[in-house]
Amino acid sequence: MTVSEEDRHLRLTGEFDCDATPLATLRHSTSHVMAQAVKRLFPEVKVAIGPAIEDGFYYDFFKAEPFTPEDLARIEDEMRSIAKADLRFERREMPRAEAIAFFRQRGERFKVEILEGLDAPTVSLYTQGDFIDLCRGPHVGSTGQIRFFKLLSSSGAYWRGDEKNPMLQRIYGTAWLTQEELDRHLWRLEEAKKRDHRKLGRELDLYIFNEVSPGAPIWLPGGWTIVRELERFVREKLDASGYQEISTPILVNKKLWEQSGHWDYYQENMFLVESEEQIFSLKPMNCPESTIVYRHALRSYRDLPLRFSDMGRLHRNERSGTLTGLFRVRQFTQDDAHVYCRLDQIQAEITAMLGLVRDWYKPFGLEPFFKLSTRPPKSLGTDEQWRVAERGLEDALRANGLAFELNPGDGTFYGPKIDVDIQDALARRWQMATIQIDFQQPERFGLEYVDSDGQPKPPVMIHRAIFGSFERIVGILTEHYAGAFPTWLAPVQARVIPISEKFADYARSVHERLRAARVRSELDDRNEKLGYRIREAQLSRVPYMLVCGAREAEAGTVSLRHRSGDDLGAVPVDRVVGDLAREIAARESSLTVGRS
RNA sequence: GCCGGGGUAGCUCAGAGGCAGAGCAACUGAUUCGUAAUCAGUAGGUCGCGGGUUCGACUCCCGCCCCCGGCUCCA
Repeated sequence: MTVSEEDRHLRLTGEFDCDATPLATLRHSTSHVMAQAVKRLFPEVKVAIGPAIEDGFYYDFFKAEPFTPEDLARIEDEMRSIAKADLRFERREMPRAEAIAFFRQRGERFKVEILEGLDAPTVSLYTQGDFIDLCRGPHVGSTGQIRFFKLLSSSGAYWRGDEKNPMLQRIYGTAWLTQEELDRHLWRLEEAKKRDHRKLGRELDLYIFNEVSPGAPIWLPGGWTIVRELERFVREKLDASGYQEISTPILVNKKLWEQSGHWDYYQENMFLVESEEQIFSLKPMNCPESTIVYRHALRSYRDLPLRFSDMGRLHRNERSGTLTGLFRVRQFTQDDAHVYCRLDQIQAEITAMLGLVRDWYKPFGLEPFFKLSTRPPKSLGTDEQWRVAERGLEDALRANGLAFELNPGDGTFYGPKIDVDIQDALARRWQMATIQIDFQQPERFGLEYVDSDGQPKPPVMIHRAIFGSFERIVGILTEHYAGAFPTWLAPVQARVIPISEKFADYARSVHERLRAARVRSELDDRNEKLGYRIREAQLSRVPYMLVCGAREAEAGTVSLRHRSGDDLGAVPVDRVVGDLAREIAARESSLTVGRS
């Protein structure tokens, strides 16, 4: 269903217009009806392209003024009347030269441009009522089948995705086979808005952004607690997987980047700093410095594989318009590592990494999807190296029985890669892990090991990040959990609430016992009504509320409430402390305290 | 970076050439409370930044910064 960028470019050259699935066909037809409505309401507008995409469709129009929300409402009304008229979609073929003349005469310059790029002798046109469009189809039988749709937004988009081309006005819409599916999709859009991590980050006091450093989060105590827990998770896992952690400088002399190739291939994304007539850069990647660690000692074939983890803070000068909360930042920390191994160890190492992906995502209930990206147009290295590296990754995926999507030309300049997307609670996909083979850095930095025959050989370098970046994963998890983090990640794990001042001392003793057991507890003994303080704890998604009154002080219990709203009644303090400690240590995904 | 929309109190937002507003939060006081908002009072502003027009600019004009929706790019 997903239409990759590659497919879209193919479509432009007329290979096909959309998948023949009923849903994609419906969406594609809906985009034609939208174009028809736009042409009726704005006759001067020129049409460009209108494909089906994931969850819907769009159509690009050449129009001086952007569409307003009122325009969208009018267009949607017009679409409904076109649908009601139940016009037939009629296909007809035409010699390409004739089609060029036809569209040129109508002033449809974009259609002419598409046609001129085709080499087919004949092309097909689809007509419904007063609208005719160059299109390979297929389409639904008639506009009457288009019923469950909604226009969502409009924005600028470049013709053929190239910023040197004219800016078009794109209208996005969604279309489904049933009212239920449409409603569910619209609900998901609403829910996604509510879960927006930028909003929740502020409301839950996790992280904020400030114009003094665009694209760099300012971590508040709550959000930083989450980062620390994730780092602890990563370190525990790495310690158990044969990795060694290192740390390398953030500010690095340009000379290193010249040697690594980043100066030629990545400079536009690097922040530069000058000092004493030397040029330095904030590192955009950790890999070149990891080679210095490799070279620090003479390495033997017996030493390999060497696995260096380096959770370095990176800076990449992303274009200002691309920054988005924690999802796209200029400063971030990868859970990065570089593995140096022999050729014969590649597959075992990649396999182990794919194992890490599955193991690490499990506690979060995140489903991984694998993508293999191959050699891009601008790259370093020989054909032979690329062939070996690409096959190494593919073999490991196949050996593990993992399905994957192929992204030709999407690799880095130094090697092919496996990227891993996850699907969150709202079925949205985000990129997380990346595993990249690199023959270039070892060569450029003259890395070698002494093989069993006494000869020096170059090691293979594998870059990999499993969570991707701590920033991005915190953003993803914030939305995935809608702010209700599992207890081990929750900034505040328990809030102790005395019913009134009279029981503040008892509540304090409960709070102190929790703290002694390293539970992140807070005491809310403010002079507010119980209901008010429960409400505040609920709104901050604190997993457990421990209410203390006369009965509890008497019996050595607390009245336990889960943020789910469940009231577990009186539970002995000993048991609450024990259950909480166990739930946290086990990184449980659900609330268990008082239930066992 | 490009197209469009924005930036007013800590937060959410109203206001539009002539005294800067509300709700929530904060603070003070009263209340001492049994599971999602007790009452009363007080305080809070470089209206993003800089320049211009005007008797007078939060409001109009110009430039810049940042944010939002997309394009492009990406961990």
